[in-house]
Amino acid sequence: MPELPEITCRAREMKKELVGRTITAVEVNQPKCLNVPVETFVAGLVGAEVLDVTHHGKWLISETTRGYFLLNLGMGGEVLLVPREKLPEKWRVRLDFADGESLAIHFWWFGYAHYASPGKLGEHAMSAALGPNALDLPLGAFRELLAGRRGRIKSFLLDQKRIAGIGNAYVHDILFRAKLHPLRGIPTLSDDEIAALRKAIRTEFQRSIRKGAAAYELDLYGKPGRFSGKDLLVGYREGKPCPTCGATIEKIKTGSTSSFICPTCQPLND
DNA sequence: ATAAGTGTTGCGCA
DNA sequence: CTGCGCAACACTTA
Repeated sequence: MPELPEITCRAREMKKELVGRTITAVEVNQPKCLNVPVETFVAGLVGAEVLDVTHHGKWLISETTRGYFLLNLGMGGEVLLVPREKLPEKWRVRLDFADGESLAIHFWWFGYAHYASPGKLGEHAMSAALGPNALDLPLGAFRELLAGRRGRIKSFLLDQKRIAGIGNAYVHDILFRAKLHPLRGIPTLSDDEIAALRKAIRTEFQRSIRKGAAAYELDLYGKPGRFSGKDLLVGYREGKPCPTCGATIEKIKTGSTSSFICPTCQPLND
């Protein structure tokens, strides 16, 4: 589950390594993950020099002299920079560089590798529709986003059109840190709770980024991150004691996803 | 071994 | 507007 911490780290690594390199060949193993025909994708990127790598929410965005290369790893995957003769067994898309190294991209489910023409990033519907990055929100702007919303707080946090980067793995600990039940209605949140929620997002994500993000994902060089299960407070810890009060952590159904909560620290008292 | 569960996203429908 | 179920189809766990 690459979420904002993983994508932030990956974008940093890619920027450091790829800016200035020229793409000499592009191979696609799974055309269905593209947004354009394979020929368009390949013709668009071959000969391109990488100018910058950024991210918006869970999208990795590489700007090149010939257009944009956009990547969404879906429910998990790797972006590996390797010598051409040391390619991993599996990859769905591969970019070859002039210096003999390749970027081998593999995602095991629901990923996207997209292309947008120069200056046309705004026409890429999936990334253009995203809300602001979750770590790029002053408190006032965060309050503005929540003002007038009527849904439940977890649905809001996972809605990339509202706020970009939070997924169902980190959201458990974010809500726990803010002492909020996932099903709390947005209109019931106090000013203090909203401030605590924003702080929880920052604390949680910054801790993970500082450790190189999730241990179940690999970095550009094939090394796992150092943010592991031991760093989780309540997420995926069903039946274990709450680190704050000792109550038993519960797994509950919240819509179509599951949530892990401490029933004492995160009461639902709408 | 077979099947259910799962980190994402967009869509259609109530 | 919001919730919810579904579909995309790979891999792990029960």
